[in-house]
Amino acid sequence: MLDPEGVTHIYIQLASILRGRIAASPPGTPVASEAELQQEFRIARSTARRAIQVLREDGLVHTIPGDGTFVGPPGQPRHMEYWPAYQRIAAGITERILAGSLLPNRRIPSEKVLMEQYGVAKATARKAVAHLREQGWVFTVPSRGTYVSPQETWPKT
Amino acid sequence: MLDPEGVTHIYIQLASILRGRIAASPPGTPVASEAELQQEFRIARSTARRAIQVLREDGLVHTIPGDGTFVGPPGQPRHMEYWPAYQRIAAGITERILAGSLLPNRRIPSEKVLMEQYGVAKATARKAVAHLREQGWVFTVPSRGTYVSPQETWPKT
DNA sequence: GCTCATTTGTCCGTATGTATC
DNA sequence: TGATACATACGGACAAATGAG
Repeated sequence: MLDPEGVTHIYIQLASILRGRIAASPPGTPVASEAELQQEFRIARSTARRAIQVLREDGLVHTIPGDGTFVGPPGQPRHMEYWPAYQRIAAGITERILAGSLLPNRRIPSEKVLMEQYGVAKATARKAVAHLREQGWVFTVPSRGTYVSPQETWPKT
Repeated sequence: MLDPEGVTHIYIQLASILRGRIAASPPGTPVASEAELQQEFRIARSTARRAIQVLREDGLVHTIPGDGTFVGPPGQPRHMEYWPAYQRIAAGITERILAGSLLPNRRIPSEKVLMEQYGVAKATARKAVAHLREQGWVFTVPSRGTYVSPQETWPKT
């Protein structure tokens, strides 16, 4: 627990508490958000920020604006448990491509089908497809559909 | 009051009580005689002697054989000016430290509080703290406060 | 496209410490 | 004695990015 009367600055105390939690977490695990820390330890948000800043400067965590702070250096694959929905969907499709159930120059399931299969909104399905396109797994032909790319353009795995 | 069951030796406890009285007395004022202390605190005369010896070794009092013990260094004419305010304040704080009302690694009153409690200027309060710091009673953490040192670094009493 | 919630980024003002002049 | 500077800490406000519907 924090000791407000103690010799050590609050943000330093908090940083060492978080250090303990981080040590028990695999890379990619989300660290408690600033708002959560604020509530849990009854501190100002600026103090929580300061503590996380210390951890970041120590290279123990990395922060993605608008998303959160995660254990380990940036670029680390986040544990699948914490993937956003659109990434999970994209992963499911790449799996089917690699397994051969989706063939090069053949259509992938339409947005509508993806919505039903995964129970998500259209925007989420669109984002999954956009993600696959950016990585080179698929390409889109206007007015016709989205197709699996030739194997040469697949990202190296 | 004295605590016969306490951790601290009786003569140390008595010395800190006397320190407080001395702090409020001008140099040259007679300290209670050994016999008076013996009666007031229900202790052996040897214990009273021992407490006064501590104060003498601290330079807080001097003893004239056959006459008595007096506040301040020897040669001081009695009933002169009061001690410098900062010394009075410092002595008050060391008393609280020795009495256990101010604990190691806990904050001492801030300058602002000392100003109000003793009715002195900020510079005076600062000087008192600086005095304590030089003697090893306290240490200061920037932007956080001044704290009681661990007992190991206290001046020997 | 829009809306919503969550999260981080940034800035402000206030209070409280000490440090310095 | 007073004024100023600096750092921590708190609290609030608003913007920007992200994910999701």
